[in-house]
Amino acid sequence: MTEEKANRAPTIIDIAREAGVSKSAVSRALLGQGRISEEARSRILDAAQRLGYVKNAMAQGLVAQRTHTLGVLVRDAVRPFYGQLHAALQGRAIEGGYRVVTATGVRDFALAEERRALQTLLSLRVEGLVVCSGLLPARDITPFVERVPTVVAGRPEPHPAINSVYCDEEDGAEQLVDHLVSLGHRRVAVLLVPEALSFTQYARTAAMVNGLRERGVDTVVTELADGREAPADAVPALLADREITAIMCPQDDAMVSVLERLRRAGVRVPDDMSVTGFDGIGPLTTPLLGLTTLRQPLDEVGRRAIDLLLELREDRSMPTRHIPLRGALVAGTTTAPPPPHPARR
Amino acid sequence: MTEEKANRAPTIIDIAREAGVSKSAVSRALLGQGRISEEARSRILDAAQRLGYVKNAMAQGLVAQRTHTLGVLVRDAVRPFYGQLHAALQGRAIEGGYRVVTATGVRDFALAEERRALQTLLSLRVEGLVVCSGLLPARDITPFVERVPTVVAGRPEPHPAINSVYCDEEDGAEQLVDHLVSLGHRRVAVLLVPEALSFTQYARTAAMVNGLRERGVDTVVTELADGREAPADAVPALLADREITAIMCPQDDAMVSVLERLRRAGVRVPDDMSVTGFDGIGPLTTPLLGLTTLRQPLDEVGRRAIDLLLELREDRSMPTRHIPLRGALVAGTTTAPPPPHPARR
DNA sequence: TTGAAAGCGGTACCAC
DNA sequence: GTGGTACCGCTTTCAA
Repeated sequence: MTEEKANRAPTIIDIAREAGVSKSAVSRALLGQGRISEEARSRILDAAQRLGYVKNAMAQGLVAQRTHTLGVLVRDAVRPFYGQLHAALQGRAIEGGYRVVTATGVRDFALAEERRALQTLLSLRVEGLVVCSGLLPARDITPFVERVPTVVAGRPEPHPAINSVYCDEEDGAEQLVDHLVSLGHRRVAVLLVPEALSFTQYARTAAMVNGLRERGVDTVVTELADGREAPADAVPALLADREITAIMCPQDDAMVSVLERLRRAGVRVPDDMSVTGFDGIGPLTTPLLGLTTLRQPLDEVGRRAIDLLLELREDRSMPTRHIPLRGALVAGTTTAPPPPHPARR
Repeated sequence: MTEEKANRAPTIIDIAREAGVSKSAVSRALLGQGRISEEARSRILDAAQRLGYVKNAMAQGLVAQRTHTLGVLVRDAVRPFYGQLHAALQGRAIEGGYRVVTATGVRDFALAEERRALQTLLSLRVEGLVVCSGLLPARDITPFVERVPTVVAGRPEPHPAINSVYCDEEDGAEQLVDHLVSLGHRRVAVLLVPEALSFTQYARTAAMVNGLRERGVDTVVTELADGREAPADAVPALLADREITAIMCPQDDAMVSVLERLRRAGVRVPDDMSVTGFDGIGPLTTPLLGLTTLRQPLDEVGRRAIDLLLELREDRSMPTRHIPLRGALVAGTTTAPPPPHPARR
């Protein structure tokens, strides 16, 4: 009799046979609940060990109507933002006694794939859902919020039926503005992201503009176009305006491309020009770059999102909550007081 | 009659009732196979739509003995390395018609959590498994390779029973060595990672040392200790050796900390000192930093890993394969010919 | 073409 | 304490 190459996974019936008991007994022993003699229990556990038993989550979930699993929908695993958030969610979920399964989109067919990923998670009958995607619109989520507790994490989601936890973009923008103002900048450029491109980035850059104007600072607004090089492409025009002493970018990624362009133009940062970013997470936080930015509290966002989800499980009639969390200003080496004679550069 | 707040998900029986057919008919209509009258089909599909039906993957997988799902075990979602790999795997799996579920460890209880994540995936009865973790040892994987096709991606896994796809570390190290040699460097320091800390990084740094020596270059080997600051801490001693004109780092992360330390020491890169890294992925690839490094072919690693997995599904008796993939040298602005009078610096 | 019924791998209730 | 049995939601024969 030759060994099968691809052997099927053993079931509790296999264990029962091996241990000479009924499958009910096996179930009780494995679950560690219900009455079993100590002797039977150990025979069963032995057999399970010997056979390399791994429980079938499908069968178990089907009958128990519980999966002890939380689902996380992540937009794009490549971005450090989502990676950090994902890890934070994962960590807290484990602490709460839940397992986590994640599904992601792929860059090219973004929206369609995210819908599919959502279906995957729902079809697994996760007991709670965290959506981390600036892309997936509320109307794709709402049909299921009554069915499974759902929290949107990492983006403000104003929809009255959807809970959300996110970085307070307005506050963050103001912190950066205050930083520049206190350094003495009087004419500042903001790279404004159109609402259609990214609501989050629109919100924060719009808040930068408002904050600056409220504080009486001359504000030059440059609306960004789509495309990878877009932020940096705005630089030449800004340099032409000799009174501008600082540039506020919507994101650290964009900021880096702006810094690169400034360097190529021979503009020293921060001596000739101050530059700010937004996010403050991932490899770009290295002191080698020393970005002045606003660090999003992603660890806290993740924690609070899970906590909210678990509360929601307890009390399904809880009113919707929208939880903004404060970020922290990171004063790096890309900002300084404006040069005494900006026109000289 | 008040609406339930948490309504349970509709089943095919609900649809059957709604459409006035049997649940068998619903199943056939939803699967799009088996004979059904066009009229019944559309009534069923309508009802499913109306009820917001989402199939129960557990019930379906249980009876069909197929899940159409691949499992990905990822060590740490925070690192760009794993993020990139994860995304590549995801993309290819979708192309192959599979869904992907991911489970990850958490940083603190790393190994224990990875084992748990592996169990989660296995309990879901994924039809293939990709392990992306330098941490999880082969002996945790081998018990299941007969049961579910498995590929280790992103690290060389020499175990004769485990398939693997990974970046060719030796070749990559030699490409970097050749680059430095062709620039004219004659005395080079290598930051060697101990085997116990990371086998992958050990392999590549050891290959750097060998490559340099084979080419007759003076090689200064500095064995790194554990700890976050370790790579940079080696810098002062290297600077004391005035003949060293280049430093080879085990990773881009480490390289960045070395660059930072050099900058603080007033050493210009690449004028006074050349520096190389390894990985070439993620935000650190920005031209602003211009790292000279070896870019790991992670997209290809991901693709090939999935392809291998699917082949394995076809033919379970396929012999084990270990597939090294060549990386690409990225010549940045952190390397240049050595200064004419290194002792002058 | 359609529906009844068996059964996937578990859990839980039930007599014994 | 133990084993028999119904059933979770679905797919898949098999008759009608």
